[in-house]
Amino acid sequence: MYCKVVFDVPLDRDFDYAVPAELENKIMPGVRVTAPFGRVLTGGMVTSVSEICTAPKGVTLKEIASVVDKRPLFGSDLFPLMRFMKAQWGGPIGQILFSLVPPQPYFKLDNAPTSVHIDIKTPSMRLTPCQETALQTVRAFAAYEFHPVLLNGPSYTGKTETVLRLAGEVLAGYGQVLITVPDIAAARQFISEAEERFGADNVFCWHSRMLLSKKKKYFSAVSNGLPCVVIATRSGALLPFKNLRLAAVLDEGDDNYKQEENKPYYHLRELLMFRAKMHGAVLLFVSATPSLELLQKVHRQEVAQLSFTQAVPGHAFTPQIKLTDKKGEKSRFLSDFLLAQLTENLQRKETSLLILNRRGYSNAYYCLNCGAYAKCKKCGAILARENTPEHGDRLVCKKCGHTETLQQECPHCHNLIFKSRGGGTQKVVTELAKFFPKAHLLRLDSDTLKTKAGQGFEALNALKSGRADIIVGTRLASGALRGAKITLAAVLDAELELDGPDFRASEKYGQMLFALRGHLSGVSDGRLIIQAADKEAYDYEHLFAGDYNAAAQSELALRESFAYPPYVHLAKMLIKAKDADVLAAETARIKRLAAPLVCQTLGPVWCAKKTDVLKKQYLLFKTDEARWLELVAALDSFVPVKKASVKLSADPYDFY
DNA sequence: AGCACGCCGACT
DNA sequence: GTCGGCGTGCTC
Repeated sequence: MYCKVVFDVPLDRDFDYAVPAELENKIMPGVRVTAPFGRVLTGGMVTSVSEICTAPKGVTLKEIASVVDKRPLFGSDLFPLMRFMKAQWGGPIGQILFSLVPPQPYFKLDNAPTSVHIDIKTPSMRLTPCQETALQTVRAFAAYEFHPVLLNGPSYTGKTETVLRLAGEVLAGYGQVLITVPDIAAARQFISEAEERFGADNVFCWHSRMLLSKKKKYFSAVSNGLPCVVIATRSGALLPFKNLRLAAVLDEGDDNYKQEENKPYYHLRELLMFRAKMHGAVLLFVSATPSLELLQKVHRQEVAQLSFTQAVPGHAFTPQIKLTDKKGEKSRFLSDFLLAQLTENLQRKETSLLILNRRGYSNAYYCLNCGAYAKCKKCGAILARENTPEHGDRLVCKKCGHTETLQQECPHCHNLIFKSRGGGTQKVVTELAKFFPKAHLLRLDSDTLKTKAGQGFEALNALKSGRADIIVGTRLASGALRGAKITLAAVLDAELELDGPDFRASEKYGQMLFALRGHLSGVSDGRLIIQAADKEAYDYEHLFAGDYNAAAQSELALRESFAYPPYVHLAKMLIKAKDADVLAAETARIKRLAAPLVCQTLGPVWCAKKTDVLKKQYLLFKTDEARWLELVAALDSFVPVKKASVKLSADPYDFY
């Protein structure tokens, strides 16, 4: 007997092995084995078993050393899922497979508990007609074929309550539920609510940074088909569900749902469309600000839409929205209007949230007179100030690598007064402390959330309890608003990111503004202040009206006219080499390879990084639906020369 | 990814 | 003279 084995290495192929007689009845596709591989004994997974040897001639087969699992850890959808991920986003099958199944041979399944206790506590409240309709419609869909649904409507319309009720029904029927949230902070906020409702034993909180022992426990339970509600971040979509009946994606529009840092790359939305379909599960996308990609699926009737229009009782307020200059008489960061509002809020003992939109532009250079940013003359991106021993003080474009001197003329007022701004929550807090020495100030960003003792967690709690006067956060804070008790929110440097290289910047910015607006509509006298240097950089009209869908439609029209997603697919190839000639040659080869499959090629664009002997640039290909998978396959199988390396991102969210 | 082999620079 | 740098090649 022979079998093919895939190993936990970034190799895009399987290897043939002979199966010793005593292991023949234990070997089957999906079980893990150990086998001599290269010079070591290592863990792999059997992908197929055969009586005839199909190994290429000239190779001497080695034997499987041991079989690790009694039964496959993952269900029968393992290999279809692997192939789907491979086709959609590329990458070596070894890495894809072992992102679905733990590679450590000592990671074995726990036994399934013999009994489960399910006691669901549903809060008694009167449902709105929209909620009633949604419940009935989703139940009806569930009885027929796979039909994904978007639950769409502003904050406080009871979307989440609807999801929790449906989840309760599934759990009561001994089914499995997956509810995904954008990040760990959101998971933490959600978990206690879920535990109270479904019982702590039936709720699993899953994210990538958890203890292996917990991972093992939850992975086993899910694989054993135990009834449960899994509250998870993106990676929860890769769990080995046996009996998935319902999957819900909360805050669908959040860009955390795209994995692009580590392989395998995937987008949760597309992945769950595939998995829920295979399992025949109900799939719900829940958002006040859904992505344009999803809205287009709704438009094409691939996803149904249920609109939530009625606010739950006590939360139907219209917040005031005010656009101000960012230049203040008294402060570098805070307009006089904002300062006055903060003072008022402090007197009322209410909590304010300030959002600093800094996204890698901590050293932007801006006009002291009107607040405009120095921009790259080549590509229009915001320039960063950089002071290095070799080149001295200068401005660098992080998008195209172009450099300029500090002598900049303001594009608006034509003065020569630009000033460096080392923005950041810390500086804002320092500034605030001068004005409000007695106020309780907290920072909420990825830095302060890194350590358990950091004030980030205190800030998260304070958002809910109101036990802080002013919280200064980054974009991350706008995603942790569930249950927040704030009456004033301000965006400090509004349009800063709109000029970046990311064509989705405007969509993301809009989503953040609508999220803030939505949460302020839950309190009386909520106020949203937007400090903008360039009030024309974003169309605020729909925000004032509170109509996200209108904002999305005008954004979609722009995307269509400029031929950007969701109207085309994008493939990014990042090419690295030390030698400029090698880089140019490889770039040209990739261009030639892709040419027959694309409708437009953008770039190559240089990636500027200060301390790098390496040369990096990327190419962007645009193509239509028909040639998309073919293009991914072609770029994925591109083998660079020894001195170069490439990285493919299918439908990328990161641009640099 | 690991791991080994191999060919050049600065040390006992 | 050799220890060790990492470039290159291979894994059934």
